[in-house]
Amino acid sequence: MRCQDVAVSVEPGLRARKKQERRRTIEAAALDLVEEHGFDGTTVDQIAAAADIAPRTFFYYFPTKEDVVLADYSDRLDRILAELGDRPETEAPWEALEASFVVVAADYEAARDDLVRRFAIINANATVYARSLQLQSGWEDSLADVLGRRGDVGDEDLQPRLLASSALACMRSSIRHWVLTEYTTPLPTLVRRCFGRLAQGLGPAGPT
Amino acid sequence: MRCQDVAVSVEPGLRARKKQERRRTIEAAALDLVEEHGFDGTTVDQIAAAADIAPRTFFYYFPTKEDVVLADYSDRLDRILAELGDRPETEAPWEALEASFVVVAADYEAARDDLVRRFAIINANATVYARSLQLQSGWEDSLADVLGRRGDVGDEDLQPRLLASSALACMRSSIRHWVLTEYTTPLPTLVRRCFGRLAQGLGPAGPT
DNA sequence: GGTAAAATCGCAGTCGCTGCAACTTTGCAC
DNA sequence: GTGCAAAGTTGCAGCGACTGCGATTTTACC
Repeated sequence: MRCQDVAVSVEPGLRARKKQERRRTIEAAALDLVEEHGFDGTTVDQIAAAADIAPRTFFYYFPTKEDVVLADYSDRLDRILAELGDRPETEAPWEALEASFVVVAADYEAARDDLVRRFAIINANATVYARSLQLQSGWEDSLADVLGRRGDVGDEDLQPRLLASSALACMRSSIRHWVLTEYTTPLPTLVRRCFGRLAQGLGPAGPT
Repeated sequence: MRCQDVAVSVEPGLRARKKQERRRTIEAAALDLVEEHGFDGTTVDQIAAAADIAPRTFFYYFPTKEDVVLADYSDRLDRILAELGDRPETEAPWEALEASFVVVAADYEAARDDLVRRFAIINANATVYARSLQLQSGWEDSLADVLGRRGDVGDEDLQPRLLASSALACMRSSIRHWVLTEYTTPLPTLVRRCFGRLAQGLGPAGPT
């Protein structure tokens, strides 16, 4: 009878759900405020007030003010890693990376409005931008780690690192272009194009 | 008779030289303190005291505490851009990038001790690391800009961006490997290797 | 119903950083 | 050398992010 009483306290537990919920409340409140008054023009106290929590509690949920507008980043990393984990071991590493990132790019395309909103905030403030780069650097670590575990490593560390770093370079360049050109070309297409160029080689034979 | 009186107040002017000097004093003091007590364990007041200036004056020289340990970054960017500017226009962009970065890598190799010292500080503190990534992102902007001005652009922005981003990925991966392997392989060699791999292509034919 | 853990919160304090305004030094023209 | 404007130096007062601590409340589970 346990799994039926309220059909609520099952999977993640009521406690965890409440926490998740509050986290989202804080995030939403922060996003709204920052969008209106800018990142520097918004204080943690204001966010806390808008989210109906004590200022002190904010830091129980987010380590820094920057992190509240980058709350989606950890989910994104999970997504990438999951996708990469699903690729067959036999596949060449760069193929696997491309396939994974193309799928993720489709996600991005689907969540466009939300993303654009966040990009605007990130690009408008230097410290937020810096923090986002730091988080992406963590992605690179994770990617390099996964790639290193596969059979196809070259030098103990150089190759996976280079692959991971290049893949993220593709993703970043694509996203930037995507935003700059007002989404005329679908993001997955751009990602495929970038990965293709690096697959072909950037040597003299390459550029267009 | 002007250019001879003291042979000092000529090129950059006495004023500018004094400023440069003091800047270096502050930097040196900061580096020592941070090395001993850690970045978080060192306050701006302490740095100011060690450099014999008022705390307020510190912020006349450096916008943030992070920047004092990253003071060498702007010189490095200048170096890269100068090197890239010296490459012939006829050269393929990736070739030009490789040649430039190999030269810069030689600089790095020569200044190894100082660099390693800074790397240790940067890697030991999250916010310093974040700031360093942000500065490198500025390098990418500059590089992409220079590449975009050359004749060999593909898409209005995508291609130069991808090239710049990839070049920096090579540099970063090389440096990391260089440090991790205790400098057994010369940095220029590693850089050449990374650039070569991207030139050849990361496709299935590629990886070692 | 009791208990341990998790979550909320207030308080006091540190530190990075800023705007402002005063004061000193320097470079340069006359 | 005198004078003047610009550049550099400093103190002060204040804001806001963030932390450690400890108290209090809420939740999960037996």
